[in-house]
Amino acid sequence: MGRPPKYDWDDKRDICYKLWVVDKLSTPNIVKWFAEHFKLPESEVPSVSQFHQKFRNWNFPGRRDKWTEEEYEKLTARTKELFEHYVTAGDIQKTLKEEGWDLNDYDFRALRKKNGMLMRSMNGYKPLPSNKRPRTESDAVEGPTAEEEEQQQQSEDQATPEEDAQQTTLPPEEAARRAQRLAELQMQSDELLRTRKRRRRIRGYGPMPADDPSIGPRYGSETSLDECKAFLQLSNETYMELRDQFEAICREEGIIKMTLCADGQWQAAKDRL
DNA sequence: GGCTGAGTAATACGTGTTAA
DNA sequence: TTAACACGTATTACTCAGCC
Repeated sequence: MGRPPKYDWDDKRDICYKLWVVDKLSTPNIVKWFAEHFKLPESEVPSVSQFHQKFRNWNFPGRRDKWTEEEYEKLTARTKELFEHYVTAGDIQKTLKEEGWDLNDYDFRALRKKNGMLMRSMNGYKPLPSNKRPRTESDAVEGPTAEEEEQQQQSEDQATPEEDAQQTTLPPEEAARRAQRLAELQMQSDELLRTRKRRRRIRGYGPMPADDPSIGPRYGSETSLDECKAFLQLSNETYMELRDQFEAICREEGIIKMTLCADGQWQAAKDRL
């Protein structure tokens, strides 16, 4: 026999169900709601964790139980399928929504991160294994350069056993279909570069490899950070110092961002460096 | 057994960087 | 200039040890 309950929960189940499950209020907001509704100070209302405990006792669904394990596997498989067909992230998300998955931005991002379906990563752009990389016509004629061969070797070294297994078990017609799709993407990409309608790629992006490093930017404003540092003869350390200095100047001048500056204010800040 | 508060994990949102 | 992307941080959800 423990101490008697401090709160009378018996007639609160339905209203809690409505607030938590139907209205999807957060627990702090439910505490607030109870305080306002019963005209009590919040200190007189059960704590946030007490509400959580009650919800669990009442078998209310948790906010994290969005899908069953089986559903999640299905969703993952479908996302992988689209990703492997080089569908862009936005189109994958759109397709999944159209197929009825209740997928918000966070869910989508977490799913892709968990399953290694990101176009970019902290360690830079993941180079594509050469056998997945689209080849241009000139590649086909000239063959790989020494640098490309080295990249190819590195890429092969980095391929996971799962990737290798998947690659070798892909049905020939599926492999051909993907190769064709990649070739189309590469042709479009080459054409856009040739007509200066797209920037050069300084790193691989998704299935597309980086462009030839000897290609310069289209416009001055497209110079990469590394190129700027080299031009200004800045080491990473001096570059970071310079950034800190400029941040301090901007703070002093009350500058939030370049586009919100008064006429000449941005230039004046730069001149102080 | 009921309750609290601390700690951890999951989620949401804002921001900087880069490519289109 | 805009959109896509990844990351950092704040907020929220949840668990659990320990006290009453």
